[in-house]
Amino acid sequence: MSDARQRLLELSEEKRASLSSLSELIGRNPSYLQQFIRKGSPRKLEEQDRRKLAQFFGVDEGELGAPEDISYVITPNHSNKRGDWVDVPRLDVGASAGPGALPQAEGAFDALRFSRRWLSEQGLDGAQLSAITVEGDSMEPLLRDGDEILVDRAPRSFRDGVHVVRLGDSLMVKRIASTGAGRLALLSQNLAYPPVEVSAEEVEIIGRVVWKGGRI
Amino acid sequence: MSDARQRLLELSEEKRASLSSLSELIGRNPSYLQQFIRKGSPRKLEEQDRRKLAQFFGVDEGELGAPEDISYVITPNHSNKRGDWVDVPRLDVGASAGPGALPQAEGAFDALRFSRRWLSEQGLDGAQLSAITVEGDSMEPLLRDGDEILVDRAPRSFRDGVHVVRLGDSLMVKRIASTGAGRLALLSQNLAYPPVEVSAEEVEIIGRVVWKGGRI
DNA sequence: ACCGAATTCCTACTTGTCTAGGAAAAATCC
DNA sequence: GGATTTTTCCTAGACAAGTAGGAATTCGGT
Repeated sequence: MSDARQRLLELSEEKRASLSSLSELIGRNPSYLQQFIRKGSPRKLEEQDRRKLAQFFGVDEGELGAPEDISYVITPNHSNKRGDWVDVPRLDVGASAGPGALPQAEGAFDALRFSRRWLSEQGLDGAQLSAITVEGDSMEPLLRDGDEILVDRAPRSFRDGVHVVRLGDSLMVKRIASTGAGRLALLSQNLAYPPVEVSAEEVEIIGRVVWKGGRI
Repeated sequence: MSDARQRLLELSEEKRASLSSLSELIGRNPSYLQQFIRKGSPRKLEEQDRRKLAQFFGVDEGELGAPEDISYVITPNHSNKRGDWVDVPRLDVGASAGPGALPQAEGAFDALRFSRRWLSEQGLDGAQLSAITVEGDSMEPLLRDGDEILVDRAPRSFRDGVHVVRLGDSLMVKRIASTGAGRLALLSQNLAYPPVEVSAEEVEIIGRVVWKGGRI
């Protein structure tokens, strides 16, 4: 079974949600997701189905088999943008790290909610936002362990700045800078961590960190 | 049907979790929660069951019928606490000058909205929160102009820390420290601003800054 | 210990979900 | 266009969950 199928099964059991009700959630007949998992047909979920499920579970679409490659995929209408409030899903970072899935996905159902007006004051109106909790001290003192960051996942051309990237199996928050010749430098704010230089193909750029919040 | 039963049913449907699997979660036989809801027996959930369920759903135990906590001060719809979301009113600092209490941002003003679960993760569960935008550079680099701060206005005994205080007609954010003899020091993070020492009667402590957020 | 009340489990029945196989519909490829 | 592949739905039997009534157990107060 592919990773995406395995993961979907794990998530449904963890959240105690039946596959048939999830099939209904994405507007398909009750046995649709069963077939996806057991029979292997369809090979991949449709983009909008994957998005709905990822949002329901509060995980990254990549876990449910979103196209591996590009950092900046076209993802129209990412966050919920109806009415005056914008729901920002919280991604479970732990779950994306390593093969052993996190047993209890904290915050998976959770979301932060911002008013449209506030977002536009912050200059984040058109952004496709997700929230992630920072773990570790590699970006001290800019970001501290436990801080919450908003990540704009809107497709954009490359820019310097602090980004959430996936390198191998783990998500990390790093300042990225181009060093030319298709290579990128991943810089930690905390100078105790040396820079890492990698080829642009190795890293998937999840999004740009546009906002941070945390305890005083 | 009582509120708690109704709410439990709503939550289970919303999260698509079967009642029998939830019964299993709390270590009882499969029909336990069915009976709680349909038959009304038991009248109330046991404390630990309620806690497990509230944690699973990420809601306050009160929604599942926890006894009211009267030890806490009555906060007439300051933070709206219905459902999973807590509305945090944003105070207009400019309007706060002058005599009388701070104008409460009821409806007309903007608000931020946080999930109950997120607040409890941040340790802000019982706080009476308001949001304020920081102006000026006196707390650089801790707080920058335009940052958003959450202020816990719950009455508490004096503590050191960053607080919102009113001195005369103006609101300010300062670190306060007792210098004994009924006097307080108002310290700016930015050392370009000298400390101010005042008597405790001169300043009104609006609340304690517990959280900050802002652009990167 | 005894009694009444509340709680918890149990059983039987109904309804919904899972699974596998196959048919209809849609997409893909000469 | 016609054949092949893929997706999607459907059906039917096995299994799990929802429902209701009743039996066994526990709890509280004498």
